[in-house]
Amino acid sequence: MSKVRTRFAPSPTGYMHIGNLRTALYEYLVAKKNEDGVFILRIEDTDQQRLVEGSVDVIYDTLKQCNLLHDEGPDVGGNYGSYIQSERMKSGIYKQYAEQLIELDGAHYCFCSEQEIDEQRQIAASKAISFKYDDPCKRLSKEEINSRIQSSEKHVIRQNIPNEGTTSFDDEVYGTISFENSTLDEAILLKSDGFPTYNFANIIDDHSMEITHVVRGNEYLSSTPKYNLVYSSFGWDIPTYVHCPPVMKDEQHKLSKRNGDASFQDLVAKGYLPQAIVNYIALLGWAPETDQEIYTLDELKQAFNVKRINTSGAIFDIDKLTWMNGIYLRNMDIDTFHALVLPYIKGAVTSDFDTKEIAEILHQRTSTLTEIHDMLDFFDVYPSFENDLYINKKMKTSPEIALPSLVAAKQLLANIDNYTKEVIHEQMMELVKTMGIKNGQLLFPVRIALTGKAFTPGGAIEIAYILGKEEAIRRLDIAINNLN
RNA sequence: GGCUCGUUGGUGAAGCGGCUUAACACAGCGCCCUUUCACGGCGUCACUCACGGGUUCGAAUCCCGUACGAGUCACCA
Repeated sequence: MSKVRTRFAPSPTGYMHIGNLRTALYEYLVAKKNEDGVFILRIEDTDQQRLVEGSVDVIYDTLKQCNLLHDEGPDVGGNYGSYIQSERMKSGIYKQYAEQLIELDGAHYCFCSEQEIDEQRQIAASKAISFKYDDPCKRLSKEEINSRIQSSEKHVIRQNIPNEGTTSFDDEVYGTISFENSTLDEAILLKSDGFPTYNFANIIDDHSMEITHVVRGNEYLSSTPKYNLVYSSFGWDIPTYVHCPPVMKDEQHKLSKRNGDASFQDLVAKGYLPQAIVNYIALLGWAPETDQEIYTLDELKQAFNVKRINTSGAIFDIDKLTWMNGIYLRNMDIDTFHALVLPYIKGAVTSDFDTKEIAEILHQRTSTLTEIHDMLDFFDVYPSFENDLYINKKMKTSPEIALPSLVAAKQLLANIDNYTKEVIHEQMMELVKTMGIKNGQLLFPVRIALTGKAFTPGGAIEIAYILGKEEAIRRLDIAINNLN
């Protein structure tokens, strides 16, 4: 068996669509499931109008961040270059192939004007009858064709499709699919400007790059038979097709840039880790054989199997991604986590607190990096708050119960010389005993008094420690005053 | 409109004719743990697989039809 070669062929639009990224992931996995599989990056930039400055870098960056490293591509080279479609176009290979296809009876010259066909199409549409263009140019004599080309009359090259018979193919995901040839349009292969249409360029490029597996969205299902007719006219091997269901925003709509849906970059900016995103989208439309949900890229290579890709669209669920991101964060060792969140801590806290300690309390409670800011804002600014924050039914606390607790806690902290978490903890517990109250009746009010917030990333003891003796006492003082 | 594809809970999904009184996970809800929230633990959440027929001793699983949804029918990619 020949080497598996797959290709990711995005258009540089400056936006890495989640569905596209998933396609890239699947292409990568299909290739890398085998020791010697090759994953290729090809830039499809033939639409110069849509070209966006710096957007090729977005593609490189995304693949790099996700660790979907390509073996061949514009930036890493390879023996099948160029890997940029606009470059390939300059060589004129598409025109050569299109002309060759005419020789092989797989295509013909067409001199019909666009407007002419359009009008016919309109008429058909108004009568609500299906339209299929019956191209008179197919019946032109060789001499006439030659003379019209000679006189440089505008023309395109259009593919030939038999009137009868069916074209069917096997898709790895959808199974066998058949089309009546009579329902297929004779698509333009080479435009009047001499450039190939997207579909034709694709066929030629995939063949010249010896692509063995084509992974793409299922919107290509309908044009696949036309692709195959071209392949057979050339006598080329048809690649293995893996058509994927769409990634949806909701039941009716695909995730799309137009709808302002999140791109890979948006998600990263929102505090999601690339590895978590990759892990999550792997499971969007594909299911492993086991219950395992958390996968490293290497584990995915092992577990992945195109046969288990689903046939129906999958709705993108940010809640599940958030959960998964939290798992990744919690599974990090504390040093890695600290390094990762340091910029976020610094962004929220400018005072001189121990970031390592802060990271410690964040570690088990963070699910996205961007929520860190709001979790920590009380460190810099001690907010004013209503006294009924002290009311908590479960803890059996109220402003009345809080007051003596805070007074005692302040005294306690003031008397500690060796100000460590352990000592604070020990003494607090003792205080609870001597006061004859519940843990929560002391610690809950203290935490509120220290932070002014109902929810905080840590408990009273940790926060009292991080704030430092002086600041903790200052805050307790203010809180006590407000209760009087 | 023609053609193609799809339809299991709020979401991702398992299921491949009997082991399913439909896994697992997210979200939700409830409880427990706990100095809050979270983490963690436990429980609950589809008498039913879009609907209607058929095949079969037996169907979410096979067949047909209907409905709904999506894709595609460009000298766009």
